[in-house]
Amino acid sequence: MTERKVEFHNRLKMLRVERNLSRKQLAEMTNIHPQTIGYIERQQFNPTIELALRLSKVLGVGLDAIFSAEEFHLIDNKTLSG
Amino acid sequence: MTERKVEFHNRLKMLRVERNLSRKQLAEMTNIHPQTIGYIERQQFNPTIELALRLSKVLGVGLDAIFSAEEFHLIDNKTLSG
DNA sequence: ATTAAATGTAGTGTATATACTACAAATACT
DNA sequence: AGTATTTGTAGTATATACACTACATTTAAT
Repeated sequence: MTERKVEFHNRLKMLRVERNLSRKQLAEMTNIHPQTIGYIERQQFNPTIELALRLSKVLGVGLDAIFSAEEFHLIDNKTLSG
Repeated sequence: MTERKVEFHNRLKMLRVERNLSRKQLAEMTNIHPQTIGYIERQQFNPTIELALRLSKVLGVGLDAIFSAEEFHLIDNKTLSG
């Protein structure tokens, strides 16, 4: 894969790690190739809605919890009460 | 464009019409080609997250309000109170 | 220290996302 | 009725989404 950068942000890695899933495991659950998941996590990839919906379903969160035009901020008290 | 069908749903047309926008206008606001918007509305297209985020921004709704794995149901009292 | 598991890098191949042009069909406006 | 606006259809061209293979590197477990 040639060098690429995407101009939006995602929380995929955080959501995956929080659920104690390896890429391989998440890949099997979603039928997405593990390398593809890796590219997304490294923000080198602009996935399609369909792929995103598969991730959303398995992770149990909405699309907007995974992808955002704005940068996700670190978790703090405000995050957890908001 | 060869015949294509996508296996998720979107509410783009409804959101656009509700805002009294033509495809051309929405196209200009988002920098998305009007034909591309047409393909999405006709569910013949699986757009990327980046495109989806541009739509989300100008329409003022989250990704999940536009795209869903499940079919969107018609608006009724329940919709409007929920 | 070895091994195993997880992740990163690189490259190939195919399908399709998206822009663009052009024209037809339908709707709305006078 | 005639014109303008909006939508649909069709076809071309380019970039990239995504799968897949293989190997290197890092991290975790014994």
